[in-house]
Amino acid sequence: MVVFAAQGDPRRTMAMLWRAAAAAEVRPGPRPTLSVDVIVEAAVAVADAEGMAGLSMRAVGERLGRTAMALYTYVADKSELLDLMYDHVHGELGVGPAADWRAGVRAWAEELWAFYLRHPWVLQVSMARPVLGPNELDSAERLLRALEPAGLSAPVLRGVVSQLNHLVQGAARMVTDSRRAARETGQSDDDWWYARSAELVEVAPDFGARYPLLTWLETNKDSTPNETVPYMEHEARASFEVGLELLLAGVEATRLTEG
Amino acid sequence: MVVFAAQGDPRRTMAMLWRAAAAAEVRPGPRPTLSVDVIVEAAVAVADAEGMAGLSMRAVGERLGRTAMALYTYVADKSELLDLMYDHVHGELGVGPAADWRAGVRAWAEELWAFYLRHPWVLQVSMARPVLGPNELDSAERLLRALEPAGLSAPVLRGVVSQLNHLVQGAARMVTDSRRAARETGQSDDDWWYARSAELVEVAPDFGARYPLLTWLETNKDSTPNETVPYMEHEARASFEVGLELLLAGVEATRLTEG
DNA sequence: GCTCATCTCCTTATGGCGTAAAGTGACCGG
DNA sequence: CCGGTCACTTTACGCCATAAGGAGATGAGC
Repeated sequence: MVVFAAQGDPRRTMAMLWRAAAAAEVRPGPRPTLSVDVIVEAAVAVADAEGMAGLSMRAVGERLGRTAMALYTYVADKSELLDLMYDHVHGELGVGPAADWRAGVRAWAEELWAFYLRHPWVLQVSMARPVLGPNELDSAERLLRALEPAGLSAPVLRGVVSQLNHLVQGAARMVTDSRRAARETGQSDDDWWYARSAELVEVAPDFGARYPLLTWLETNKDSTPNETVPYMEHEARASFEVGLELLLAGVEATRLTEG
Repeated sequence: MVVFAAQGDPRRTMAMLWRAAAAAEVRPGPRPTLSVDVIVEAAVAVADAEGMAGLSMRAVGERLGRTAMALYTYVADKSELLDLMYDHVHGELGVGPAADWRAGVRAWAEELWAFYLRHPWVLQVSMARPVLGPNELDSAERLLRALEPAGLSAPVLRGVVSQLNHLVQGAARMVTDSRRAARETGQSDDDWWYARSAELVEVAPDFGARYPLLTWLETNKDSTPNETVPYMEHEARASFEVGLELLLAGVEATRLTEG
């Protein structure tokens, strides 16, 4: 369930994203009992609670005591609603300036990580068709501001920004997908892993000989055994932290050879 | 459309993934006219051509001149079919050893990049529930073998492997999502970008003042203007290349401080 | 206080999805 | 030739986005 935003009429959608509180005209016909804002908030609530797959026009309408079709008075279609939802939640982001560029990047990444865990459905909106709303662009500009003191060239800077996004998204997706799978199947992460790996050693008795390095990697874990955090989530968080430091080290090294 | 593999009965599915050409017993009833292999190949063909959203049991059955329900004689459900498809295509991977660990990692990443562009639907199978088939594990072991000479500690190695996967997947997803959006909407990447950005400057006339760094980044492009490659694909490929070098530089730096 | 245009919101309908249930007829050993 | 077994089919269910058309509320002009 990857979903495209930014598919509707660009003029209409962009106007809704960037509108500065449009003046309410008085017009004939019954008074609206809903509003775009109310619908967007209801839709975000549905998506937060039920996931992207549970986000249906029926569900949003039901949460507001209306039918699905009632929403079409306010939004052109589901894709436009998604645009508005996407930019709406990005308004939650806004870390301030930091001591140096490394701290700034770390803070930006940490905030985005928490944001994705709070709104896992955002990870299912494809970045290949960016929404281009004000809140998303504000966040991008903040990252560039944090990175500015590093003094990178434009091509490298573009790569760093992409890398940061892929890093946070990849690791966060691991966590949210894992939670979603656990909820949908009623089988916890650890139960799933236990069942599969038990089957694996049975069906591939030569595992250790065929995969010596995977085996070594798997046995060399320093995590405390009595974790309350599921296996996959722990791994994802670790990969986020290590990956971030690797990237910062890579930027530093590139910075020196560039400058 | 993110889809979970590895949801069925683990015993049954793992046996099918790791089977060593099961002996064909003679049994009463009509002779099977299909086979698991034929079905998997047909399903891969459908997914390659129509994408994950077009992969339906009906479509696979139709390609084989059967109904959707006929497939259920051979596979337990769609999730099991997906497991088999996933591991089947991973059998295409297999880069050999390289001169040094950097070259090995680059070759591994390049091969995976091409693989994802060939089978874009694979990017929609969630990594939070790995299939654990032989071909996928072979590929993971090959990466570890390439990285072995770098002499990394287990935690850092795990981070590097995750980063590499996120890097290739993130950049490749950009390309495949972009192509998919273009096909589904009939609007090319560049057309979409042109329409949206034209609308953006109109609706946000203070863009340059509000987003000075984004503006600077956008105007400092060194790409040749007469590209035959769509904008988004060009960007994605560049981010893949820069990201890979950043990661290698980060590994090198970490390697030195570790060792 | 009427009419009429306009608007919100409703009901209904369409085609696609995975797959459960039940039916049809082919093939085998005896 | 019989009876069990199996491959494959038809039908049916609930859910999705949204097109089409209808009901009733409201405001403007008179």
